[in-house]
Amino acid sequence: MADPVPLPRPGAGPITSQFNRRAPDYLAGLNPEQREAVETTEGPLLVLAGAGTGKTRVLTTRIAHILSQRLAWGSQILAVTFTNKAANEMKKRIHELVPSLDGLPWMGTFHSISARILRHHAELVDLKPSFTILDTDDQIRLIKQLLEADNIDEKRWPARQFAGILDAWKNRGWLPKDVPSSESAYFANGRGGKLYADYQARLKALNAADFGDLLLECIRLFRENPEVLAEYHRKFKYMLVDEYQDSNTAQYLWLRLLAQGKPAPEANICVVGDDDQSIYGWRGAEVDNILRFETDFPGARVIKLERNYRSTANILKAASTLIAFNEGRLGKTLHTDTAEGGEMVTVTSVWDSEEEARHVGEEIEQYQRAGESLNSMAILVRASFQMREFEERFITLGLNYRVIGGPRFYERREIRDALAYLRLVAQPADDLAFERIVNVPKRGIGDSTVKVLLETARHQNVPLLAATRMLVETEELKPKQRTTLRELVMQFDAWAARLEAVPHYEVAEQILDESGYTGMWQADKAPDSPGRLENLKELVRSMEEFETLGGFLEHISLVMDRDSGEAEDAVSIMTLHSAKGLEFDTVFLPGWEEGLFPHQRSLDESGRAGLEEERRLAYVGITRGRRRVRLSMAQNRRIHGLWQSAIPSRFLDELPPDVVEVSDTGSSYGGYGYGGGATSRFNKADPFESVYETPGWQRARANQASRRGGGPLTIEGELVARSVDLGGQSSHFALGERVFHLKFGYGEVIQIEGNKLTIDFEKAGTKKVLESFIRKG
DNA sequence: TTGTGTACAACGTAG
DNA sequence: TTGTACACAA
Repeated sequence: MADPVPLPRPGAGPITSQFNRRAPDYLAGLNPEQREAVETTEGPLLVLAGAGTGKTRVLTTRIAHILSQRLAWGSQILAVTFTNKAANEMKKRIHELVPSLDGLPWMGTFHSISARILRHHAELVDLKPSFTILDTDDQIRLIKQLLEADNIDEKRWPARQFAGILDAWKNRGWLPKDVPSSESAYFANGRGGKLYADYQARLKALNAADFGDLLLECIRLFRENPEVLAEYHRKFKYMLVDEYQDSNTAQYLWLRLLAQGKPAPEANICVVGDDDQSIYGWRGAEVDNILRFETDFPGARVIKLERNYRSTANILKAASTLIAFNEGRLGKTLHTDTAEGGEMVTVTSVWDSEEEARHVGEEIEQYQRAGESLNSMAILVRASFQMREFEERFITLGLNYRVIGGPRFYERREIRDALAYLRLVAQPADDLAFERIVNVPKRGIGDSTVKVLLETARHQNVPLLAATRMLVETEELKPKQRTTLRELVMQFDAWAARLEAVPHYEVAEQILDESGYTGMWQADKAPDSPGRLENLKELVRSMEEFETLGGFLEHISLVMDRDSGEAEDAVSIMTLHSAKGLEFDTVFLPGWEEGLFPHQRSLDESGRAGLEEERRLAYVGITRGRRRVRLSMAQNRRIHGLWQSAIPSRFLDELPPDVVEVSDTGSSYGGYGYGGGATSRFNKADPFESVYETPGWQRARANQASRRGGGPLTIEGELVARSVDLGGQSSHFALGERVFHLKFGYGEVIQIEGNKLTIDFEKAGTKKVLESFIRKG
């Protein structure tokens, strides 16, 4: 244990110098439980920490403590999180606490740390250190190719579905050989297992790994190479895991392997978690992992943090009352010392999502005028499609905003194209990248030419770029294509060579210019092409922050934030999932409607468990707010271009009335607002009965009805329309009839298709709407 | 080989 | 409403 110890440099900063005092100041602000969690450095430790109880603070202070007590170098500490957001937050806070670090702790997501480990030992898992990390998009394209090769009908067995199955298998830590035949039977009549094996073989050939592989291959590496594992056992003296309740089986195995350096009762592993914030069941998280911790590590200390320092009493009460509706909790109660309740939690009923965005925008401006910073406000949505409305509104208002997660920068077409060029230069075996760009910009290389390339590649067992190199020396291609491809290959050689001498970001710019890619967008007269060019510039600019092209590519595939202008004052827009671990003075939670939140698919797929997970998500959302929580629900929402009337979320009814203030924006019509019913404050319908109006139930009813031979249907939903489309004969309305619609007003029926009516509205113009929204005029 | 028109599914969440 | 896959014409 007599390791060399980082000595603080004299005068390196106020905090560092405090390390030398007997009762270090960094412990001063902690309550007894927090302090215990920080100071219990030896042996396994489980910290059950409710929302806002200073969990991140404990973790970061603990790291500072380990350093100041000279128990380890920075680089001997491993700190794992689940999201990039959380990892960044932790890095930032460590940096504030310990400005001068000797050796950075290994801080990051499971995936980024795994990637780092794998690059060191790539050969041992049949990869080269330059391997590409495939994202979901690449993954699906690869699966499509495999399905085609196996003559599996993609209509019947969608690639997307198999990607999901693969993911689930990998989350459970299964290699192809581990997949039981009962599971394999799930896809393509039992060919799932074989597909998995083929898929993995393709990945190796491409020198690529998908997200799941990062963990799985790491586990395989450790298992098959005890000496490598031992190396990491020696290296990592202290391990810390954030949000442990979100770990899935693969991550659990990964951690356990790394913790095996010492007998379990002595392992210096500290996990922090909160069963009430477990929101990743859908990607295989096992809450059991946290419950099992004391069994896995006998003699583990357990510390509960229950004192909340974040939110007002009212917010806390709203959150606690809501989460109490869940069964199967470990049971924690949050306390606050604040006597004052603070502002009420508000629920606003609005007409539709557009008005919702307008309303939120107005409030934000109002707070801004009162001197509050935009950085202190956030909009947390259930699903990323909700973001667009807010973005559009904020653009017209000129309100600064930043989107975290959601449709990501790197998912844009121009970025993916540019990255494909860069990937291919860095990694010539990247066939997916090759296929993406051979004909972008248009070079006259169509499907038939690509087919020849693919066949050659397969026969010669070489990557596409290499196959092309061979083919251009033969007569097999038409002269025109041959010349084009020869030039392209030469260009790639030149770029790769240039990388040795010229900084990579300069080469990148040259690649985009010389390939004609930039020119393609300059010539494009579409209104969004200037924006695309701007994005490309941004991409090249961001490369400057990295040492090498490889480093940049890894960052882009793992860390998907567009972290532009962190310093600027801006409202954050993000999903509830990515908001976990963050906090804001003011939090807006839009879209509290049945079907959206709780999300219908969650209920359909996982029933009660799904509902409880949604409720935990609601709990996470509310507890993000320090001073103000503003909920809203839209009475109408457009789904797939059709208007659907919405029912208030049952979660609204589960909030304690005494801390909640209800209002609307005055644009509702009678009968559709809140407050009209016996069982609900928000809707005339019983919240539990309301599930019978959800799409899933409608589908079930429609199927029943169509089996019985149809009949007049009055229920709404487009799926109903599809299954009982009687060619327009079943409508209750006639062409030319005068009708009324709640949103659009009066109009005349000009076309009937099943239960969809096209109506020429007097005020709103021509719209296609569902019959069920129409009254006789 | 490229461009256009039609049909049809998709809007669930992380890395 | 938007994006994508496929069929067919130029």
